Amino acid sequence: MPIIVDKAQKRKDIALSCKELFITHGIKDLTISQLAKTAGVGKGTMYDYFKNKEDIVFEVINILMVKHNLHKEKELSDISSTKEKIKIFFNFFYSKKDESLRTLYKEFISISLITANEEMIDFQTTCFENYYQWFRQILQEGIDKGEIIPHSIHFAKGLFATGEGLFIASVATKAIADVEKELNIYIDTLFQLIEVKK
Amino acid sequence: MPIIVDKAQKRKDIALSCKELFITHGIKDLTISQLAKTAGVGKGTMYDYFKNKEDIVFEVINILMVKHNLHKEKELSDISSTKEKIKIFFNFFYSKKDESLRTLYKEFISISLITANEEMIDFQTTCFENYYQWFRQILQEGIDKGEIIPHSIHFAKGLFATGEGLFIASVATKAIADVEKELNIYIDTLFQLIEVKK
DNA sequence: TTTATTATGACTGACTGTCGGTCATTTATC
DNA sequence: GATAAATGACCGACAGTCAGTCATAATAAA
Repeated sequence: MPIIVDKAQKRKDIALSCKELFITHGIKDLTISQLAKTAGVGKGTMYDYFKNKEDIVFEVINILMVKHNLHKEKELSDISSTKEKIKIFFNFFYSKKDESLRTLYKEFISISLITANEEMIDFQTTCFENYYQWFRQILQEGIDKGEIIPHSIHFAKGLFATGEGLFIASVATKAIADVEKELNIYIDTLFQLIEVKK
Repeated sequence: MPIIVDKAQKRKDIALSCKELFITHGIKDLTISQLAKTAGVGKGTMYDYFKNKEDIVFEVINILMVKHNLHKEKELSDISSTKEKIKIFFNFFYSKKDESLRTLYKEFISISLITANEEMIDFQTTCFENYYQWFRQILQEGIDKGEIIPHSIHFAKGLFATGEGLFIASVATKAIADVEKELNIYIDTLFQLIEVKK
């Protein structure tokens, strides 16, 4: 009998070996043949593990997001101030270290908007839900600790979207040069209103 | 002398005759040949007026945005309350009547994120700047009229991005079912904090 | 225990159809 | 006949397929 490969693992291996290529060049400029060559497999093999080019990006994002979440969790556990936590939470949208992940994320959003593949939408939904619940929890904890007013919880979804909106606007236009600055202005201004005075 | 056609006008005519096709099918599913046939011109002619498929969408969006702006201006002139104005301003992201424009806008954002064409980025930047200044002006007027606190102006850019962020999230995920509801919650909550009590 | 047989998953790259984009030619007008 | 406009045949590139090869291990025969 033949060797049975771990399909899921090989999918990950191939995807990861293409990671750099996706970051340096855009999806649009890459061909399946190039990617296959990079991964060291035949073109046909690519189609045994991925539906198409977009699906490869999907896998890369999937892997990197899991890693990113673990890291963010650790990063947040060191902070106690709610305001600071929110800022840390949003730093994905501008921090130097997440630059390449952002590049991929940008492309993934673009794919999601056009291809409308069920599986990818589900992934995006799950991502959104997870991060949103996480973000909401930070606010709730701030409320419970008496740092911010109870009403703040109603900002959860919208405020969460603000980060995403600023990010999209910054990559699609030149109108927002400094996402970090804009986010900080917004959060600082908001906190002047929702912070409980001691 | 031969016929001299109004290049700019013909570009608009061709683009507009493709409008419906772009709304019903996505860009991805359409070929230049199809679009040329729809516009009643040869395939080569398309390339006399457009750089590529994306450029056609660009022209359609351009035309529709100008029309949309005029309409929005009229819509806003009837309203005096700042809160109401902001809500009207944002209704592009959920109103039934702008549905098809949103479909195109969504695709255009997707294109902008991937192709990074200089001209399109400039258009997006101009759009963003215009709408943002418009939005900012609404806030400033509210401040001048004593409806909302002066600090509110710092929310301009971020709040503007909130609308965009909720929209993107709603089309890329199933996590936001009702953009109108979410926006209203956000604006109402914010106004409880920034509204000047009489 | 060794060797031969065989079943099957893994893998491949030549091939095909499609489509974006070009250009030589034709058409229309003055 | 000069020039602008329009065209569709043509080309190259690429996504995706598929017929065929290979490697392995379970089993059978010696």
